[in-house]
Amino acid sequence: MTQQVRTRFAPSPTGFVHVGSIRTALFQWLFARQTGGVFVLRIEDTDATREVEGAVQAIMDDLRWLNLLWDEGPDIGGKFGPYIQSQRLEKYKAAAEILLAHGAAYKCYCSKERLEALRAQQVQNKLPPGYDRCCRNLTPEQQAEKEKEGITPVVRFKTPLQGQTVVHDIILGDVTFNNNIVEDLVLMKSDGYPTYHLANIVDDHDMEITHVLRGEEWMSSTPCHIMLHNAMGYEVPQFAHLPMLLGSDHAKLGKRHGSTSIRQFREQGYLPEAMINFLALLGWSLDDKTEVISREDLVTHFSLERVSKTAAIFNYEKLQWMNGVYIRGLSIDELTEKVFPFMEKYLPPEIKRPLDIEYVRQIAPLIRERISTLKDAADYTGFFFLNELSYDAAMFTDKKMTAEVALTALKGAEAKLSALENFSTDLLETTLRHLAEELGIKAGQLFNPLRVATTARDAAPPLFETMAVLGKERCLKRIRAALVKLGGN
RNA sequence: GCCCCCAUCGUCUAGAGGCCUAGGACAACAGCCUUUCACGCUGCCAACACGGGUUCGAAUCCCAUUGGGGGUACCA
Repeated sequence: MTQQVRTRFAPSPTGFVHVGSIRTALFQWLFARQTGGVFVLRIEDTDATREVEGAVQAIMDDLRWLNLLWDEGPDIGGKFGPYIQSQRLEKYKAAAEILLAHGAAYKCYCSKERLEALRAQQVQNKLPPGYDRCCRNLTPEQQAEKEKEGITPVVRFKTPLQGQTVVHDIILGDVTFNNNIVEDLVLMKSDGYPTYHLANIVDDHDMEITHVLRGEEWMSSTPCHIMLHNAMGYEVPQFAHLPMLLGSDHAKLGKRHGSTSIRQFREQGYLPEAMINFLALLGWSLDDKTEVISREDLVTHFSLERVSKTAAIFNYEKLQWMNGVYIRGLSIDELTEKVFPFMEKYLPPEIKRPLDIEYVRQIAPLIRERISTLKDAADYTGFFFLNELSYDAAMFTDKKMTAEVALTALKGAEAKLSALENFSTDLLETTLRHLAEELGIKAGQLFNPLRVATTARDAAPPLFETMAVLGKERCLKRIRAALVKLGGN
């Protein structure tokens, strides 16, 4: 019987989660779900200096928002807890002791100053930078002496000097490293915390992680991790290194490329479903044509075999398109509910809050196919709420439109519309089309000034539907204001 | 510098020796639809980095080259 797959997402609480990390989490989650396995959330807070207050909560919030739920984790526990590394310090200490006792690790008393000087010298002499293993073979007497000086040592791994280590990577294939290029990495820092290298192998073993999926930036330290597993007598998990996510200039995706934290996308009004779909396609594909794919289909079809080896550039435009696809797939009620908080937040401040949600519901169908993020809704709908529209009278005129024609059109409209009892879309359309005929002008010559008068924009949702939502009173008031603006009294 | 990885349209990718005159999507461009915008639809531009092999046959396999990326911390 093959054992159940167990994957883990192991972020550091150093701020909001990067989309690249989320892509990794997604693949870990998909792989676990696809195989009927377990997805573990573990917090790697072994660097106290980089810790950010509230970050653990933020990580969990974002994962929940994406519906990437974990089966074991800091909040819900599990049989291998605790799931926060700072609460597992004794385990790492014990592991370090074992390695020390077996002669697989040693105490190093070198000061930071010495290490820095050493590195500087190596760089200057164009030598490969790295620790010179100065403390690797200290005698007990020498050690006692250092201890007497009051130096708190770090624990370093006594890396095998000979031989090779082969990483059997599910995505990359077999990758061979010469052991002599692997450094004597620090396992325990002088502050009593383990480094990532130690903590991660101890926990992966304790938590029975079967598959380590992580970004390709970890490839170089993988031989060391394998050696550590071996030194501890642990079974080595399977590795799969995911291709990197890059920015438009082919450098590691960073702030200058645009939004990078998942939270930023959320705040701009991207839907979690769209993010999942988009991220899944960064490094994985179903076939030669599938672009829009549901979470369910992702779970049933995901496989590590179809993960690409090539780094992918994060294409913001495609994400935007895809978000639009998902927005258009929303029902009016769903869209209303989702768009409401964004409108509350981003509509001009002079608009009275709270907004009338029923009014928003009427507006929703008019913007559904015009917005690509929820935040866009606020840009499109201000005129629905404003009491006074402000715009330039020049908007009424262009190459084929004079102020006179605009004036005639609006005067005619004012007369016709004030007689109308019912402001339905259909009635508005027939009435206004007739009016254009009567006035002897083209439909556009009537509709365009009306659009400007009622919305203060030259690009807006369909005119009749817009006017129907605005209602008779608002429309007439705005048309009259436009007449004044045009100097027609 | 050293170690490791990668290499198909601008971008995401399909392609696991003949189905490839290289497919799809985003973007761009040109149209259609249309009261504007958008949606939708149609069309169009556009790639196997380079050089050697292997083979009857190579985008697919091998080797160099070049290019790009990652690592090289008491960070993860």
